[in-house]
Amino acid sequence: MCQAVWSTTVSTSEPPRVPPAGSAFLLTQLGTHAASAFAERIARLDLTPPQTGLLRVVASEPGRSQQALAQQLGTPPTRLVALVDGLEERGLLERRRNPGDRRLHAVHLGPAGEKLMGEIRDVAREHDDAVLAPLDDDERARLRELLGKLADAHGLTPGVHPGYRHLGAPDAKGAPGDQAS
Amino acid sequence: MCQAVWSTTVSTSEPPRVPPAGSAFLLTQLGTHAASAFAERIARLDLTPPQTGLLRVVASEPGRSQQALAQQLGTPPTRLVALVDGLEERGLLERRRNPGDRRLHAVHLGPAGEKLMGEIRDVAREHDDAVLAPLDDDERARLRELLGKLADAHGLTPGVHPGYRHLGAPDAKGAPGDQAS
DNA sequence: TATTGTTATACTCTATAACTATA
DNA sequence: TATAGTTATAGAGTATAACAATA
Repeated sequence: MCQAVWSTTVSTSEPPRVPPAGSAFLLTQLGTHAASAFAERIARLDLTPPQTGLLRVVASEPGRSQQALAQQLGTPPTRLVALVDGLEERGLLERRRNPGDRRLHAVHLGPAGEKLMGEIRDVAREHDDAVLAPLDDDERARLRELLGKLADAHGLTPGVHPGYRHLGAPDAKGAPGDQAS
Repeated sequence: MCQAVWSTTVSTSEPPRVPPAGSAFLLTQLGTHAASAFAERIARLDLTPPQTGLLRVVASEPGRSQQALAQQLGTPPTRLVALVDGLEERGLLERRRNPGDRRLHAVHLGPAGEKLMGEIRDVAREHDDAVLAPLDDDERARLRELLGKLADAHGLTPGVHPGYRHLGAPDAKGAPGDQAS
């Protein structure tokens, strides 16, 4: 994917510029930046963000069914299958049949997965530091407080982030993507 | 598209939960939320976020070539063509041949486009208010300051937001998407 | 008949490459 | 030959729908 762009412009130089960006736009812009920065970092472990999210969820509560995982993650079960497939091949996840109900596949972390979790945490910490680098400790604390308040008020699930696409963007000739404001 | 999810979880209830989300993750989460909320709002005008971004850029500096626009927006020129096509059909944009160099297409706002800009600004204001609703004036000011500092330090172009996809996500069986942290 | 997981298929969006016209 | 724009093609990523196994 190579989305990009689509925007607005804060007054800068000579030519007339679009009205100054509001905080909501800054939020989108920074969120996008943070997301892609994380994707780059986590690629070192040969993981994509969705894979990482799945690993973390499984690590936090091993042995759940794929249905349960799909529901928590808000993704169609069908997508989870492919995701688990890829991680299972690498020994990061394991599917275990449930003797009680043989339809179920309890998903657990594989040995390699356990080891990887530590590295994932390192990368996450590193990422957080990099993003917040421009702020001092006091500013970081205030930012966290404000963001937390917003996330809370908007009902964002603590660990799960809302979908992106298909929400807006009816269709319209051109093409959707993800600017926002 | 119906991305979703992929994440981490802040300690909440009984089962062991993943480490608390850092501010960087909150940023991604809120950015995603803001983006989709904007997409929903702007859909009222029958526009997608990319279309909106293009309109704003054209409005801010009419008459530029498609190449110039593509470069500013960071999108391949080929994509701009389709985008302009759709908006031109609706009378929102106009292509005017440059008599000096007949290869160029100067892109201007059409009559309908001029009118729409006002509504776009209304929607943007409305969106900003909705996102920031949970905060009081003082908090909004502080948030804006902090976000501005971050955006600036990370070299985010004032009005244009960085791409999303293809940056991270090498390939990996499953599928990429956009969590982040 | 309902449910878990799976496979197969179609669709959306975007990028890459090839082509036309001007220069 | 180089550049603006366009068209055509292909690929990545995701969702929807049909299917098999188990209950």
